[in-house]
Amino acid sequence: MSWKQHGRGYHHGNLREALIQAALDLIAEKGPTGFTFADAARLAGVSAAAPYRHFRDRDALLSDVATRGFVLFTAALEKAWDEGRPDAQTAFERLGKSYLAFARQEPAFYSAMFESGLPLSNPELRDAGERAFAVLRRAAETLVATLPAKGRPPASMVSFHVWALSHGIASLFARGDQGRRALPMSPEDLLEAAVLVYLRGLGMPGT
Amino acid sequence: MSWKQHGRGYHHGNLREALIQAALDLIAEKGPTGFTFADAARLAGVSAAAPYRHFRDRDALLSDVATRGFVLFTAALEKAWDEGRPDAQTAFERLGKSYLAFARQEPAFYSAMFESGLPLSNPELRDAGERAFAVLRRAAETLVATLPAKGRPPASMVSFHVWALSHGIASLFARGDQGRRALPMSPEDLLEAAVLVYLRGLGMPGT
DNA sequence: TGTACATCAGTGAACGCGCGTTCACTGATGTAC
DNA sequence: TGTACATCAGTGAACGCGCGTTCACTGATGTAC
Repeated sequence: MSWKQHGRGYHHGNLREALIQAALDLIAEKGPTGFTFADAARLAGVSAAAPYRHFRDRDALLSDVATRGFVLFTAALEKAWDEGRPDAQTAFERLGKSYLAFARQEPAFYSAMFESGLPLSNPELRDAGERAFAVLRRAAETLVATLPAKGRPPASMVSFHVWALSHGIASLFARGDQGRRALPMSPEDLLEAAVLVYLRGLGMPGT
Repeated sequence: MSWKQHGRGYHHGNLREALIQAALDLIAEKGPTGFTFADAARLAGVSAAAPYRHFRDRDALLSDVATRGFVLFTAALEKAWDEGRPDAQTAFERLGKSYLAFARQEPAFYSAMFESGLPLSNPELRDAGERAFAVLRRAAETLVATLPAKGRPPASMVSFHVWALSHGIASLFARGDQGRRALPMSPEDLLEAAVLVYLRGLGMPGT
């Protein structure tokens, strides 16, 4: 079957992928609402009608991008969490850093995932998003379990807090585009400090 | 001078305001990137050329909306903070609630302010944004000053943390539109709990 | 108080443009025999 | 191995549409005298 793509005659060979890549480039440049179907076709070097062979419409393409983004995001978070090794707290810090790293390194995916205004009616997309959150959720559960049993906070609350904090820092300060605010320290350090204070507030030993 | 607007003959009487209101309605409906100049004119009941008497272009209108939003936001935050009465911590909690309340009650303003992708090159807009943040910043200073002098965290860091947390919760869970996530508790309660944990982590007495 | 005139804030027609979408088509590829 | 044929994945022309923007215009309002 081999990976053609050499020459590019009448048939593109891998247009679906090329359109997704084009969408990412355009989102990075103009934001998730600023890209058009025709734009993506142009960037992929193909006529304006060609994308219809692969996507029902613009939203279908955008949804696909967002879904893939969540899949990659999930993988990155899983890897960072590494099943809580060597200990829950260290792994948790790493998870937070990984969240920000993704937002910085993949601003186009991040925008498509969180700022595209896509309706959550697409179940595939919603599931992908929930799987990403589930990583954070499981990490919070493991972390909370290291606390003394009495007065232990609900893991779901902890995961929402950390998610909100990460997302807030990512979207205010760590986005790749020009909309971000100035900050007297790195977003990573800001998040790390916040999580440390927060964990101490939870009564986490050793913070 | 009186507040005409009765009858509405050839002259609208208050088109500038009407356009801003129209923009808000459209942003609430379609998001900050989904509204057009022509749309706003239509909603204000005026020809497509009329807005040009009042705004250079679409971005000028959007900037004006965002700037006004920040002014209102600043006022709301000032009022909630109430110069730290009766005590810093109570006032601080109120400030957080007020942040979320604004995001919920004025989703159109909030979007224009934080999600419109407006370049921060407009100095009037940037100043307005900074004035809003300054309220949070001053509150954090007052709050931090109630902590024991040694190991006192920098107020700027605290204000960034709380801002990020508030913004994260607002944009993930408390937005007025359909993009928000489901949550097993109210956004206000979620934020209150987070701030409490955070303050305890800072060593805040009485938390 | 009336009138002439300047100015302001609209109109509506027109234009170019790019997008989304459809359509009949055609070149390339895979496969049955 | 060759050939006929089905299918796939593109083309390019065409259409309607709405937006942004300009333009000469005109109705309404304010003001000087």
